[in-house]
Amino acid sequence: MKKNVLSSKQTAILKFIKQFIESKPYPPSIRDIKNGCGLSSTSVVDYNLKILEEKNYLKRDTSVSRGIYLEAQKHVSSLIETSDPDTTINQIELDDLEFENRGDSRTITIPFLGYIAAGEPLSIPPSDKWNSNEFDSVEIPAFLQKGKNDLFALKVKGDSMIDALVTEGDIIIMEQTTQAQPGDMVAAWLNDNEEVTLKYFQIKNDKVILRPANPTMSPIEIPANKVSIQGKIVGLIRSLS
Amino acid sequence: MKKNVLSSKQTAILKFIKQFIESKPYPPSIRDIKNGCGLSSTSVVDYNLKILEEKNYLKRDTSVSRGIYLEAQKHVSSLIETSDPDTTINQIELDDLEFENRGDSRTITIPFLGYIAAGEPLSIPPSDKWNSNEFDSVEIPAFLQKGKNDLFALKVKGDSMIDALVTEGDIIIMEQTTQAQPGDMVAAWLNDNEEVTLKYFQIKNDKVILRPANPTMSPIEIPANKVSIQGKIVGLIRSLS
DNA sequence: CTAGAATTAGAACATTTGTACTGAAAAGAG
DNA sequence: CTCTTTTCAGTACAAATGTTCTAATTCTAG
Repeated sequence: MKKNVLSSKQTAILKFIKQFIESKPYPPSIRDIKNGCGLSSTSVVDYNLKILEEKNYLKRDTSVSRGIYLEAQKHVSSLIETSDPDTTINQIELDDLEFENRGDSRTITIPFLGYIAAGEPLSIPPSDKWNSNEFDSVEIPAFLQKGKNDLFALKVKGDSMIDALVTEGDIIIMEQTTQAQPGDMVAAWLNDNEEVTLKYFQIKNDKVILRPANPTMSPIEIPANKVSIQGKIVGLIRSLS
Repeated sequence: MKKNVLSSKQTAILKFIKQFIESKPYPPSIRDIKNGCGLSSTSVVDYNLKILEEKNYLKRDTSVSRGIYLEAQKHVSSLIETSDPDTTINQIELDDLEFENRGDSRTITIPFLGYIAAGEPLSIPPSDKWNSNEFDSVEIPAFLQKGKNDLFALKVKGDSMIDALVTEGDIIIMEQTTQAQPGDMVAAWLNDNEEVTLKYFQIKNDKVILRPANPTMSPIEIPANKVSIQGKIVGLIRSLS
């Protein structure tokens, strides 16, 4: 039986990683963590990193040096069940920050945070940094907002999401959230396939059903702990020509 | 004497680094850059990185793998924009520069003229009446316009255009025209089937080829006199949730 | 206490990654 | 053209970094 609580060493590692990433433009190496946390061996770091990865506190790109990063999302299963307070250490604090409505109420400006592609995990910076001018921004019609907060935009790379009626170059508008209601279209990370997919979200018993927008294609059914919700899709803008 | 302009290779490297950092949670390695920019040797990357560092386009932490980061994002993009226009940058699209319109981003208002459905012909009022109060209007991001005139919006009814990656409720932005260039996505009226369809337009001999946006579906080939072009699709807005 | 599990320590090893060196090719300058 | 400077290609090597292994140690349920 696996413990559901993190050891003090593991929380220390998580905190160190978070702090490191915030203060430097690259992630820490194993030995950075070893020294930063006063650990005795790289193998201890590796050992604990594997546990943290298993519990979805962070992800690692294998065969990429410094390929370590924090998941900005919570586990679906921990949301459906009662969420464990110990599992909130690396959660990103979400200020309820509103975007400025410059005069015209029919338009809002949201940050453009990067790209979404099949094989690559989404790495969404903490929302309290969205207003810094590191990021580009996109103007979108206000009717897409519908009272949502923490909206951001991503550009789609590749045709892997074509069964969601989404194609190369589309700009998708997402709401950052780890919770989804049945019927929402979500961006979901599939642990096994290691990919992001856009599907309609439903729950059946303790399983998650992901249904493509294209009704001619079949839904997939996955155990809740194999999926993590990255956000809700609230809209899409496509520029042809 | 050192040139004050960046070579095409150097702008490509800069652009790649920017894109890489935006899409991944760690900076690129020398070899990532080499492959991403189609360069032949790590030494070429190193050579150019040194120049870029010298000119203050980026910084490097020595003795740290992937210890590379851009000095100032704004600086970079503005210089890429003004660098040699005849230098083509391979492998990397510069089109995400279109998002760097912060400060002076705009929207435009276009008339909402009604619905588009498979079985019904489009009845578009003459454009000099669009500004009258009979019509609703929609605010759209200015970057969808791209110099087009006579834009209007229609709402999609039914799922008949799903092979164009368009579904019920989508708002499509069209330019009124009866002419189309090969490669345009058009709204075409098919005389025989008596329906409107959205397809990519091409010409082969005296026949018209209409190609679905979904690459897994087959194009159709029709004599030119059986088709009439109703307009070009310049964009699409989808509101989920 | 005791057996099994979890954790740690240390080291060796494998891979990734940065850097240096050579000579060749290309580009300019006169 | 010749000479110089810049840029490139290929390779080799060294440093940084990730991974694995074994045995010791600590922890924990019973």
